[in-house]
Amino acid sequence: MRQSELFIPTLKELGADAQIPSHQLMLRAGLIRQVGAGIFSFLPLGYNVLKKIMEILREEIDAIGGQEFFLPALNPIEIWEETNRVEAMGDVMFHIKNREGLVLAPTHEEIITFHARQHIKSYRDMPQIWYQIQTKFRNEPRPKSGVLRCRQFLMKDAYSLDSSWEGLDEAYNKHYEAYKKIFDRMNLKYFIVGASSGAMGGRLSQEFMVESESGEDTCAVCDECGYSANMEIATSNVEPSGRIEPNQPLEEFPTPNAKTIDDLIVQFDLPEERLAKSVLYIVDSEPVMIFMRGNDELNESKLLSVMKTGNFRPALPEELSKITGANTGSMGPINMKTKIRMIADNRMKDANGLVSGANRDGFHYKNIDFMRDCTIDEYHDLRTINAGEKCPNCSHPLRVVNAIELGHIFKLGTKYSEALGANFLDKDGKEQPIIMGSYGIGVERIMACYLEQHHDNKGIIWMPPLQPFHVHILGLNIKNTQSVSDTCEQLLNDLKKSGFEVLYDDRDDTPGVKFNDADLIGIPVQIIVGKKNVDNGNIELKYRASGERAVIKINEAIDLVRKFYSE
RNA sequence: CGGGGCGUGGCGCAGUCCGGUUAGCGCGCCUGGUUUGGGACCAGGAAGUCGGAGGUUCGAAUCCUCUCGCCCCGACCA
Repeated sequence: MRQSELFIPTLKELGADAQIPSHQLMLRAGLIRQVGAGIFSFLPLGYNVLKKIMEILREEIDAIGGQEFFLPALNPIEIWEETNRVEAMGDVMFHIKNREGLVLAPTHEEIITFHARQHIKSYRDMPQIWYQIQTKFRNEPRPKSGVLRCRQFLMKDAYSLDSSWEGLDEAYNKHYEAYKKIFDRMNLKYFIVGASSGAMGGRLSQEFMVESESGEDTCAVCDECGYSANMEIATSNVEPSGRIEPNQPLEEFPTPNAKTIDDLIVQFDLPEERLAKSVLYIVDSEPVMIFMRGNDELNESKLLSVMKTGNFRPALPEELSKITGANTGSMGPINMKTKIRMIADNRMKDANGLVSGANRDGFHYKNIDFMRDCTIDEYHDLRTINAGEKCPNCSHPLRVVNAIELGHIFKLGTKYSEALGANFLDKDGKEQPIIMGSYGIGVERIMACYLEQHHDNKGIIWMPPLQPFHVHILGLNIKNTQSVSDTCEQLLNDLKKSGFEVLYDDRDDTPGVKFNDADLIGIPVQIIVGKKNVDNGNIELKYRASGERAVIKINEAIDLVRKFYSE
């Protein structure tokens, strides 16, 4: 392609809107332009890369038996009502205003299950892996970070249909391996974390993450043994409170000015590990008292999986005194006004010598024994881990990092097939719901993550296979130098004949402009054609990534390009 | 939804506090010329109802009210 005929609007200056490197680079290199908040156009160069990404996705999903569909983005709302997700999605789903009953799909479990219901009738019809690359619409309350969080974005979403749980495991593992291949091929540094399956049911779920300050997820990672987990489920090896001797009798004491754990520590010189923080939640309209050690923070994702419902909230101030008899800061397990369910974090299992509120404002109890003085109904892992705590596997200190979620693989189970009545007959002629998995990858996010990882102060550094072109020919002063122009044309033709995608900078611009644009756009191999070299039968080859340059014979160029791309 | 910031030729910005000739600057663009290995130079030129509506005033980019949009932080994020 001749650059003089291609639309690649590079930018010398950037506004203050773009904050993260990938966003800045996409704008500067002429890959995208913004149309609205969370809405972007891909320009030819950017779309070129997007197509390469999608091609790799197709290759690898096809390789595990995936069959590509193209499902509608416009959906009848009835299907979504059948799974109760109109309500679950809430404002996230776009509703069409001038055509009642239509919505824009934020994901496609419903439509896939709809088709499965139509045609998958027997265990003989499975397994199936169905996938598509489609535009998703999500009304994000706050789009941000360029292409990372948008209201409209591309997703490769795959769904597996199986007649057995073993089949689901197999489909899941296939995707796990395919995802690794995909991200490896794209030269992305990523890690895989165990994740919460959320309120949407389902069993195992894992996320493919790219560490980044701009990431919206938080993960714990161990650099020693490779343990990594989303903070939603991350655990660490922390000391339990345990039991102390002697076990003193229960004793109430006044604490008029102590509202927080820190107040107690400061005012009464109490050790943090003997303090039991009480938090009252309303779960499905029932109050539940939760005890955390000291300043340990309750992790609501963990609470969700314990409670098996997302329908919970912290109790309101007026509910506190009504239920416990005290206000915040003075609640505890002893002498509660009403008898309610009480659970505690694992760390406090069977602990004694504890200090907690007396359910009377301005008073606490000391020497509380969870085994002697009250009944803790259950113990669960409920705490949010902190950076520096020991890895649960190898005790090396954990790092807590921000990360971008690139992909998510998910054992859905039968939630959608049951809701939509997608059943099949098993070997015994018994009707069973189809067992499903879902597997998503954010297409634009791949590009953004790649750019976050592969750039320098000059611009983008594309590496195969995502490069928008294989070779960038820079013709210097071609207007006045026939020999340069002729050499460029010859190289262009020869390279094209050899199957390379070539961008030829034939613009009437000064060398400086071309060099800077070329480094910004970041095509892996630059062939610089200038008069002095051409007069000696030479051209210059420059590799974008290493910055390495070599003056070579004109006729060596193709072999060297070929060599670069075969390595 | 809460907090903060911004909106001025195509792009990036100044001017706004303290109202007052014809609204500036850089980049880009057009014409002509000179240049050509790291974002060239000279000369000439086109292009802005200052986000929108209403108001105050002799006079509004500037003050007031409302409104729309965009960015950032937080909340939210199957």
